[in-house]
Amino acid sequence: MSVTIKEIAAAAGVSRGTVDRVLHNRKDVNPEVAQQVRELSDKMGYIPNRAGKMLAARKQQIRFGCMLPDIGNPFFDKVIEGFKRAAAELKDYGIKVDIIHLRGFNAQTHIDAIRKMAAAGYSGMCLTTLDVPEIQQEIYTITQNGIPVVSVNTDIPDSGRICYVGTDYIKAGRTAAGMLSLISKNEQKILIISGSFHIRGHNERIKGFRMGLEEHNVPYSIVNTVEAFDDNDDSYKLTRNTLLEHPEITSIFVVAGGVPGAYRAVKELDRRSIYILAFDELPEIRHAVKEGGIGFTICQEPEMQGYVGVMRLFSWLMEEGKKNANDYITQTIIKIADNM
Amino acid sequence: MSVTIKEIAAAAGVSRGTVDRVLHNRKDVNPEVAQQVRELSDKMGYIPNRAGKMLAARKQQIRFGCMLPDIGNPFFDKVIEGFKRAAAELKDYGIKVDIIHLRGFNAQTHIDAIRKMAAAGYSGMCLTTLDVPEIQQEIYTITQNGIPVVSVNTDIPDSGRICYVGTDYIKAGRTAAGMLSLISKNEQKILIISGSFHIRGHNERIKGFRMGLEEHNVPYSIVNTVEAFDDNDDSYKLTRNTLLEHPEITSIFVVAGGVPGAYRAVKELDRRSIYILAFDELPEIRHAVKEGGIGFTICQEPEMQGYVGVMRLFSWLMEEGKKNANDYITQTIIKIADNM
DNA sequence: TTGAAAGCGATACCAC
DNA sequence: GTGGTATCGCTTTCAA
Repeated sequence: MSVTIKEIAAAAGVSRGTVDRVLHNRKDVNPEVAQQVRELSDKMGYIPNRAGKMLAARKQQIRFGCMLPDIGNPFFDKVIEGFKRAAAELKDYGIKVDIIHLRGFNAQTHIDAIRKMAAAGYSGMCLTTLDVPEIQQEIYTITQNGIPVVSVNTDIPDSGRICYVGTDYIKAGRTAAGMLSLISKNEQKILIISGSFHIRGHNERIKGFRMGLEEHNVPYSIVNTVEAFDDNDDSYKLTRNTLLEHPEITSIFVVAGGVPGAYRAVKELDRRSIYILAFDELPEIRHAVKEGGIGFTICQEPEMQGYVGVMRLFSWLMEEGKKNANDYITQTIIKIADNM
Repeated sequence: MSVTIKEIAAAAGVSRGTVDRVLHNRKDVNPEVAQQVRELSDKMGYIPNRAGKMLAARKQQIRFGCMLPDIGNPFFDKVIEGFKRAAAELKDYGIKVDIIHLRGFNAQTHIDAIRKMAAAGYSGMCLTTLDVPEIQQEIYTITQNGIPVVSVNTDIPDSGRICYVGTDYIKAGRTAAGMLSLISKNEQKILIISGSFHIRGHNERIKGFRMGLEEHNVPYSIVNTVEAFDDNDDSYKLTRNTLLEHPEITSIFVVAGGVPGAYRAVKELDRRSIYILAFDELPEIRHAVKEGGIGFTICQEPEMQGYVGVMRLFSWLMEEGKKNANDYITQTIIKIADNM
């Protein structure tokens, strides 16, 4: 049985209300009393009881806002499922979770949406957005007002966010290289299809991939590195043209979206011995892995990202004394047809 | 805001105590009143509030017992970590979790331990034990008394357990085959080293492996299938002898313990082109994967098994109205050096 | 600046 | 059989 506020109050010879005030750093407390209560609570090892807190919390209306650029991007469906799972669990405690949907990665669109959220008075936010100075600044303003922000799927380090919940992009790239090195011992001539050269995660996957190839002593050369903006038509054309121009290509590293386009080009040109290295588990990728055209895909637990993101906000509010939250790096998961 | 007992009581024109009695199917309630309350609670969509329940639960002393044959078997260390993580979370609600440690898989030892636990009056149990009739019967007696039992890591289907939390052994075996088929297109001559022919999970891994090989059209033959009882000396000797006798062997499928022994034999005989197919992430396996002697290992989220096992008991008690719990099948995770 | 008391939702227990 | 009430731990409000 843990120690309660009541016991601390008794030990300090004050009322429970006073202890509560001290523990929440509210004003209007005698500094000496505050000091003593703090010492006692430390000494007695006080840990607030969740059940009690949560029941009492029902009186306020707590709302979390989760913003992400999911429109037109099926990857985020799973993240949203995670948000919703957390929302269902937190409903009991009177907490509401709103999801704000954006399309694409235009900085101004994101800034506008974040400002709107700030005005809406959320008690905490999960944000999947761009890591650029203007947005860092925007988030910083929010966090300085004491509103916890969790960066989900893409980190925004210099923004005051309480933690990052998402994948390790470098590890993901490295794992793709590790798998390639297991599958083939030959020299690799590689086409890299990135989503955007301005998205950090994409660059990190490429970096990790190259690191991995070197660590595994895979002889390789990069034939070309192109941007397809997660678009299948673009990636189809780019793949087709590059393959025609470079018959020596042995593998295609598709950093983000555009796998189906690349896959189509490979099939059409009947270059089936080419390894397509893919990420995530979108329906088309799933299908290609199942039918054997793609050997494996590297996944990142998107559902968990949504779930944990919201839960980190909740824990932050529940344990306000601590004011620290650890990053949560999801597992880098290799999926082949058999374990999907 | 969900509907509460108070609201149902008001709607039915009875007291909260009566509603509570109905919802818990306690005796001494007028059947007509009970009927009406039940209808109302359905109609109004009553879902008990966790925070309230948990706070009230502190009055009783709830204890869970978790039994597993971990002594001398490092695999279970992670499962225990999961039990402990759940225990830490549940401590707030006044719930205690005991761990009962056994050595090995002797049926009588397990029966004795289970009987002792039944006598100890636990409110719920997690059991990792043998799936044999005597034990099924033993568990059945407990579950018939209304005590929820979760089978962890190994299922005991005909025992009245509320659910199974653990891996899909067939899928694990199949995934090993899938990986092998990715890595090599050659015909495979395979030595299978099982832990015990009497442990269902081991047999299922072998079954899944063979299914996978066939599905992937891998030409193969099983050179020999032996029992090593998870012992490294045994597996070393068996591997060494078999390899000397059968120089054609291309891969060794180690179903459970004994990987380090087999690995040592392979290294000593300098047969490094042999693929060793391993499961789980014990320190020695980790090490072998890191140094490249073993390409990958198929894992099963043991920590999650312990955690979810206990949490299923908790949910069962918290939502006694429902009385149903889903199995939780952990992911089949492929680990290579890069994503460990 | 502090204390006392009410209330969050569910439950246990004592009266009637 | 049923209602009323105290209680779990914490927060908030109203007095003092």
